[in-house]
Amino acid sequence: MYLRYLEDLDTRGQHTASSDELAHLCGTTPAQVRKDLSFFGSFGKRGLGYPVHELTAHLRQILGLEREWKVVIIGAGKIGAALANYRGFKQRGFRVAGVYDNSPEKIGHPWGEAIVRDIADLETDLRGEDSIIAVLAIPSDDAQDVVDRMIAAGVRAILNFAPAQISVPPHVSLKSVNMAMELEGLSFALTNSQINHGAV
Amino acid sequence: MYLRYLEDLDTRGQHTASSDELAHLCGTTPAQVRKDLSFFGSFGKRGLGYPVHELTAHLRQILGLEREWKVVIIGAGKIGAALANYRGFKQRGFRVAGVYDNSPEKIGHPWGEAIVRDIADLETDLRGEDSIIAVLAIPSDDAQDVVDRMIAAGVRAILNFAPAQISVPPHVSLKSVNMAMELEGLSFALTNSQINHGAV
DNA sequence: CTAACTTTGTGAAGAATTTCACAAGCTCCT
DNA sequence: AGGAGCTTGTGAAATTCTTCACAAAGTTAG
Repeated sequence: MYLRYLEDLDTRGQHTASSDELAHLCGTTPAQVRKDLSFFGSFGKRGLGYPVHELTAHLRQILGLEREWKVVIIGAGKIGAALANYRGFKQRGFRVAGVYDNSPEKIGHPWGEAIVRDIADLETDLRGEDSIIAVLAIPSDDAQDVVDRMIAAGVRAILNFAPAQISVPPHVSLKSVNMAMELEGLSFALTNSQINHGAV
Repeated sequence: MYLRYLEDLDTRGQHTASSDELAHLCGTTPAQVRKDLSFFGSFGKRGLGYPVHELTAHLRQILGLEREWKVVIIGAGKIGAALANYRGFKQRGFRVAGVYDNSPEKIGHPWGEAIVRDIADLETDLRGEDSIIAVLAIPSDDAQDVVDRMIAAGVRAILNFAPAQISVPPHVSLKSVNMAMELEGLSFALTNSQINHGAV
């Protein structure tokens, strides 16, 4: 989050930013900002604040964003299409390197700028690659199966959009985005705020 | 998360589940499960565990899922399309009640099963409704503007997919899903995987 | 150069969360 | 019916996270 706002400030030509300013932007406290950043090093200058451009570079390095990551999208459906066209990926250095599916109707057909490949090809396609992040956008039923195959093919980072609980071995990183669960969180917040604020 | 697994167990016909079993499913500890659930009440039976079906019902009530929530999708683009067709919503009781956009090229045209409406119509369309959750799937630049208009129209819960920081008054609930940030989290995990392994 | 301001970095205090550990309660078997 | 065996619910301890507060270090103005 700090990186996002620092990049904003950088493109606007601002040279320094205080913990107070960053805290305000990120919705946290100055002390929190200083503690967070100090975990990774001492980047600021007393009396002045943090050097925006340098700190941006530091954070990019800490996050491993100096290299270009390749993203393979698994699942040539609606969600896959939305993701493949998501500008934010390219903007932030994630290159969509391929789209895979297991449906014979889709395999081999053009899809956006790419051609849909067979999931079975993953292993040979990825051999030797080590900057791969897989984005899983397939129905829940197949999710664990496909994950197992991806891991066998060498994938070590997965962003999962299927509303299923996936289990992975410890050397694989998994993040899940579960939209229904997010909505349920809102439902809870709304249900309880109506108690607190009274009916409208 | 407990609800998800309890529903699974329920459909499989399992009558009771111990905190130990739930903890294993959810990737936490038995003590955590008991503390979490005890916050809302005393649902378990000593010596036996938690009654799956009843606890499911309790949690649905706690989360406010007894009523049907209407979801309006703001932004008739790729992400909006993916969300409108996302099966998980309907499966879990969230009904997509309308699609809105501010682009004259899209307003009035059919889009899936619905017809795209003008964001300006939100206020009249939502008058009297109080079970509305808005899903924001528009470019970042317009996001805060549109949010302000939605709030003026009475929306009190927003799920934001735009990679922008949105601010809302305290009586409005906001959840943001930022896909690029998720990928950056994976990048960090992979880069530091010598030190730190595992799912997040 | 000095004095008045800023702002960081960080121990220490304070809060919040998680884990421990065990009495109490329930089931099941004999 | 009674005891053995589980499992919950929960105070207390331990741990983790956040905030406070201030010395140290830098900046700016005159």
